[in-house]
Amino acid sequence: MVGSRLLSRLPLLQLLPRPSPIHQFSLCSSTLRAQSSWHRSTPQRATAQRSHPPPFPFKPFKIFKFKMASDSDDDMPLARTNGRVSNAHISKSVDKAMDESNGSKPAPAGISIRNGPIVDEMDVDEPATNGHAKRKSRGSTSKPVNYNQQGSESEDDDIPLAKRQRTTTKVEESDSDDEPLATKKQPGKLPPKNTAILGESSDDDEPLNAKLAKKKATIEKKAAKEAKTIRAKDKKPAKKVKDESSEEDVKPKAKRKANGTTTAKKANGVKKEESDSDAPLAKKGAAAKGKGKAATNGKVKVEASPKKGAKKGESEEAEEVYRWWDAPKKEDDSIKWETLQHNGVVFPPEYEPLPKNVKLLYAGTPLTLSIEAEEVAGFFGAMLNSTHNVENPTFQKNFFADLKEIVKKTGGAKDKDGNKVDLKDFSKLDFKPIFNYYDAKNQEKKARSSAEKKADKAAKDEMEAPYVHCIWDGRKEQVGNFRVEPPGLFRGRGEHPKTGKVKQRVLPEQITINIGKEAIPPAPPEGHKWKAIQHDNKATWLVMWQENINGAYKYVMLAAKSSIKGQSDYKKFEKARQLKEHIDRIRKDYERDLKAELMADRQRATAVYLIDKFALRAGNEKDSENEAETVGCCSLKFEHVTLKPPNTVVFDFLGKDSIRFYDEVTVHEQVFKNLKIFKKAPKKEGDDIFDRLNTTQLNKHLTNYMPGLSAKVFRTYNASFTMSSLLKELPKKANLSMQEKIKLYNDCNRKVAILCNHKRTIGAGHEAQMEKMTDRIKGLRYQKWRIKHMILDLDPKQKKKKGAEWFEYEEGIDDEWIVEHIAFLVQEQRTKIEKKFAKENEKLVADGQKEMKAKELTDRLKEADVLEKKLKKEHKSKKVEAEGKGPSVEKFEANLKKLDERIATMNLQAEDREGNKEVALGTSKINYIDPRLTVVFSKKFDVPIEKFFSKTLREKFTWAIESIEDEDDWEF
DNA sequence: AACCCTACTTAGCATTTACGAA
DNA sequence: TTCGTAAATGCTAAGTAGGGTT
Repeated sequence: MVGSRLLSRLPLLQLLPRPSPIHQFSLCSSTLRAQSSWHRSTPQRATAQRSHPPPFPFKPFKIFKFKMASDSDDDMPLARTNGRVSNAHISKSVDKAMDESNGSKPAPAGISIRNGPIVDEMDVDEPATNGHAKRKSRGSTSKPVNYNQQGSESEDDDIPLAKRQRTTTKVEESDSDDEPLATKKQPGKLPPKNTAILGESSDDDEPLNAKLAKKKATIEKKAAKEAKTIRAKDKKPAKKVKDESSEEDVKPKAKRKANGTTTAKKANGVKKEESDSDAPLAKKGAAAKGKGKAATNGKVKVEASPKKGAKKGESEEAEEVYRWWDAPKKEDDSIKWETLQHNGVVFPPEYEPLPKNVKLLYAGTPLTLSIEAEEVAGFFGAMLNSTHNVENPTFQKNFFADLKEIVKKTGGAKDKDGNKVDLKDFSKLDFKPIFNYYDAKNQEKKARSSAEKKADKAAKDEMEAPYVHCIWDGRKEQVGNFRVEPPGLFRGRGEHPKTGKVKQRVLPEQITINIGKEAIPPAPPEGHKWKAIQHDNKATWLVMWQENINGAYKYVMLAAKSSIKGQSDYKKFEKARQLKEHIDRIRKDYERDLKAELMADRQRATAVYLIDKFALRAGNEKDSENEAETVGCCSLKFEHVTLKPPNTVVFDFLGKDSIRFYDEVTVHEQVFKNLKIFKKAPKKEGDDIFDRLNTTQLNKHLTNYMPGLSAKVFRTYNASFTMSSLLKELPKKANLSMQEKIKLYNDCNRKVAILCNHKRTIGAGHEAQMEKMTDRIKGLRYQKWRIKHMILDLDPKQKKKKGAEWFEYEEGIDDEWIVEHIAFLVQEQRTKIEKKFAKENEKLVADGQKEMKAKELTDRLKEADVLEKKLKKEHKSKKVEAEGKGPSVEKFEANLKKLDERIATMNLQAEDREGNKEVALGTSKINYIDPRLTVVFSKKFDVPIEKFFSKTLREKFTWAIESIEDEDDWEF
């Protein structure tokens, strides 16, 4: 039993044979990412010839579209019309049946045991597959679909099938047969099972679960209580929401929208409108005089504030900040500005052709390409060290297709004699010369003297100065991303079907400018014109264009520290706080609706439960043909959820950015039962779990409780509320060191990050660094041992007093290690002496004196020999002679104390590092944790805010830092 | 409801800069 | 000072969400 449990915890890959040489995969599970295989493969650089891409994936199979009149069950609407669906109603008998099949008593609900125990119970609903095994189908984008299978599906007349287009992309990995299972299975980052992330001991499963459950329950109860108090205080009785039908009395958004004059048409019409955009231009020029600030040449005059002269603290003093948090609230916040002027965007530099001797090779032949084709080749060549892109077959396929196209369109590829070269085989291309060229260029750039670098930077800053700021309602505000994205290769994440395609250079003709009517619009580059100029003051963007890969919109907006972003940040957190007033009612309702007879209601309730408890994202529909297949709550599929009786649920799917979400949780019994129903046959892999729910419906339901409430608010709410609770719980111990306080805060932060599944790749050197740290700690323990024995040397009676045990080795060190350590110390000493010697000699020479003789060095090195002898002797005899002048037991005890302190801080650091290795704290700090919580903590614990917020973060959160100034009792 | 369009937030990784140990 | 690492910042992809249209 114990054995099998242990076994089940072992990462699968360790049990599998080594991969074939062609695909050597890193076996470090933690570094494996969503994208399978090709990246992180071999340590050698992938030259084009070497990294034979397997034959390209097949064209995706299109799944036939089926049109069905309506749900076979009844006429209830379906949220999702693809795949197999559930019945619209849940009959008593089905409900009952699910009850009966439910085995033993359930564990406490609503908790994650992501790192805890793994119940070795088989799945209820599936053949014995574990998360990894299932990953296979998932990992290769989707289940292996074939026409036969489809055919059999279509025969199943009772099941309504796709009304909406549903396509499945199948990326076959040609050599998949050779590939060991493990390499493909690994979809993303997975926290190691045995790391106690929550800082609690994980060696003892039951109590941990119980503890966590209790904690969570307490937090929730607290939330409910708070909600009640707030409502009582406010005395504005929150509206009762029973179901969708009552929604008429609450019309939050629509109303607000209605009273603003609509410029929506204008915004929508960007495309159609292009033609008339030039005419108004002239008029505007005349109108621009209104605001005196516009300079003649259309540039906004902004003192570039190079802070050369006023280097001191008051350099910023001229820029008085707009303290919007002190200003009265705006009545209509759909109007974002009254006047707006800016200078548009900075375009990336034009392409610089390669020198004549640097060429792309095809089967060894240098190719002459058009400048356009050469540029595209250069995109690839420049990123050769990004193996994770460059070795990805999809990336190669997409890139090669685009390269061939541009080559063909621009006159073909020629050899040195002008003969046409047909590019047939990607693997025959060699980008090495191009790579080397760019690499050398980079080195050169890096090698510039610091003065040179400074000068270059200054020149660049000056060039960009006009774009850094805009004038928003007469105030100077910083612009965020004023640089147009340069052309390159699209780096889609995960198994993005379009990754590697050429991202084209953006032309002014594609760019729309949004600017005040009163302002002079920036002039397009010589010989060009803008796509359009508009004056939509309900939009916050200054410049917009559409990218060619996905047709995605790219916006130039203000920086995070700007008032407008600050305000919306503030609003976001206020909205999350507002949720506190409604959360108990929402929870009560969904608990009730978990048993709803209507499938749609039951699914919705279940989804809200998951979103609330496990911080899942909403899970909008995605276009499976053109995007990586990732999911959120509403888009969870059959294979992403595994059920283990009595009430354990395993989530395993790729979420945003193709980051793996893996969590093993216990849920409310009814939730477990519901999931079972939602997965009931004939549903199978590939089918939606929530087939009668989508995010629109979900959010519409949530809005009933509170205007503006949507699924994502729960993430903010739960993150901030959790942080708040955790910080409150912190021990009120007095004399904590600064380090310890910071650690406490970071621990809370980390829990929130784990809740939100914020991950990062483990740094390459992590393992080595951890080792170094533990070694240093051991070194300190060794020193402790020595000092203790010095005490013994001075006063042998101490042996009785302290007890013999006190004089033994501390944890982690033993004879063997000490021998090593002594060697290390001696070597260290030697190096030190040598270095010092060399340095002194250098100085002597510089002063015109002659060097010391080598003999001097040998003499000095004897010191190290002496040390070695001494330490070895100590180690052998277990006796240490007291060191230092005027040695005393007291002094040594003081030393020990100091060592203990150092050990403690180092331990903290090491723990911190280990805990952080694959959790990214930043994202939650930037986006989810109400900054005011941090400010309050900083004040309460008397730790400067700088310890928590970097400069940019302090600027972004100025509103929080300033507005909490005199409110120590602020609560989320 | 399905679908498309738009605009905004959230996210991880890449690159740059700051910083601390040698 | 120099070097190497870690933190900070920059970049842009990938989400959410809501409105409009059909």
